[in-house]
Amino acid sequence: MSECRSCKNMNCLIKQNSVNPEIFELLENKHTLKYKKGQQFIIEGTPAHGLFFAYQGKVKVVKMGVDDKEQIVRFAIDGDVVGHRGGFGSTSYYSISAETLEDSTLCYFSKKDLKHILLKNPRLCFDFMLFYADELSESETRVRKLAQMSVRERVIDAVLLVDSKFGSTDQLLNVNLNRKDYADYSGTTEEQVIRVFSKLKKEGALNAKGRKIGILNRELLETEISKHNFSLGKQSELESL
Amino acid sequence: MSECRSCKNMNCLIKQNSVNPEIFELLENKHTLKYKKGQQFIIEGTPAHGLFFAYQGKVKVVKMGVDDKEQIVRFAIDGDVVGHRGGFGSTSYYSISAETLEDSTLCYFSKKDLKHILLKNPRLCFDFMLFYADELSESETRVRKLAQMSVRERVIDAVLLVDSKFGSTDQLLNVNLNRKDYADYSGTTEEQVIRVFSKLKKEGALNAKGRKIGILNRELLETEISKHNFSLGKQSELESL
DNA sequence: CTCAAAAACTGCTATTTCGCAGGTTTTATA
DNA sequence: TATAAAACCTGCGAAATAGCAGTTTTTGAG
Repeated sequence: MSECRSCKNMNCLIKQNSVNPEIFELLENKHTLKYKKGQQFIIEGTPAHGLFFAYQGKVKVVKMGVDDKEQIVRFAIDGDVVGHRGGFGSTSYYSISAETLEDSTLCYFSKKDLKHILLKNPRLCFDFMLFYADELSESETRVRKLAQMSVRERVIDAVLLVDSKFGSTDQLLNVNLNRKDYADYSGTTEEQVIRVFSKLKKEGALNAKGRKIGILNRELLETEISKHNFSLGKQSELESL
Repeated sequence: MSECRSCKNMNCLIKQNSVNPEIFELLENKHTLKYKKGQQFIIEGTPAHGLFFAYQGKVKVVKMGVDDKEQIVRFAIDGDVVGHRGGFGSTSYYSISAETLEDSTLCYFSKKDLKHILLKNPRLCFDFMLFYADELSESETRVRKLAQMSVRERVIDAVLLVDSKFGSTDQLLNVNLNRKDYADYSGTTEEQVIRVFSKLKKEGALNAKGRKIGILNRELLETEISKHNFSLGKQSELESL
């Protein structure tokens, strides 16, 4: 079993708060799990016994919709929490499904252990609270964007988000998403994403050969959606207090 | 200055956790503020020094959009927290605006005081965390609904939400909202809301004379959007652990 | 109670978004 | 690297949504 003590992932909330050595005693029951690409490790609606941290890999977090429509609510990479609400509550159910986008390693904490750790570490608990508050803020921004942006704008926004989350190498996004995934994130259909991508290719802003997608002109993309982004009040990072 | 000690609002997170008497010492700096109907008491993008609890009244929480479009992200009544993120962070800005829907009384805590209280009371901090986790879950459900529901469905969903939040008396919703408000919540235009309301009146499901809006056939409304609501995994209340 | 302003309403047209059908390209895997 | 399956693409017509303009009703302040 891998150890938090030797973990180097400073993006992880638990690790960040592990200056206090006694916390390690409480982390003994942690499980480390490996999943193959495309594996669903949380299923919406099933009883929740704990929550996950991404140790290494890429994950999409999804809410089921009608027909075969899904809504991608979030992406997760190293250090991110997945299954947030499931960690707590005596009879709660997962409110989301989660699936790996590539081979990934995840850390699992039971809700019992985690509750114990949090109540013993006010600072850690406080940071968890801030984390959720930040996520909430972001989610509310998404609500506004879905309500007010056009399909083209939402697709552009999605591409920029994916770039800022997963990054790019040699002008290619570091993640394997298909057109349906972009549609499920943007709240539109596969065909619309294809149409927007096609147009952006002609405009020289995007490079898209199958799954290999790259941003060629970031400024053009950013400019087009800039009216929806207000700099004031954007405070997405977790400031240290 | 009113006192938390004598407050009867058991919907308030702070009050719920006030079994511990020492917490009252920390609440001395609380401010109680009265606002008239339609007053904006939080402005998006301005520096945040603290957060509010609704003591008595009704509030709408809004995100600015392009043109004169706004997105109503939430409604708040007695006991609800408003200005969530603003309570913390050294240089943070409010990510939302808030406005009273009727004459209201609000409690204000500075972020400094609140942080102090939370770090001293792990149980309270834990409950705050759960509160945010729940709100996040709900917000993510809204993301899905905005992305997947039709205009008519979203408007119906809004009416049912308003009813469940503010309640009805003599088949009239206990809150004064205009068509633009429903549009700003549903992510559509005033005209569309008017059209949906008109149709629902003809169908005998809704009663709408100006601002006096009432649900006549709740089951019909619920049935129409039922396919978007999954019972499993719905755990909106804050379970006691 | 009066009356001006605000809100609600309706019909019409323009625009956006969607869904299908059928063909082409890419991808994964043996 | 061959090959079947999956994913991608495009055009076209249908449906949903939005916007405008002019009228009627409601609301709230004096």
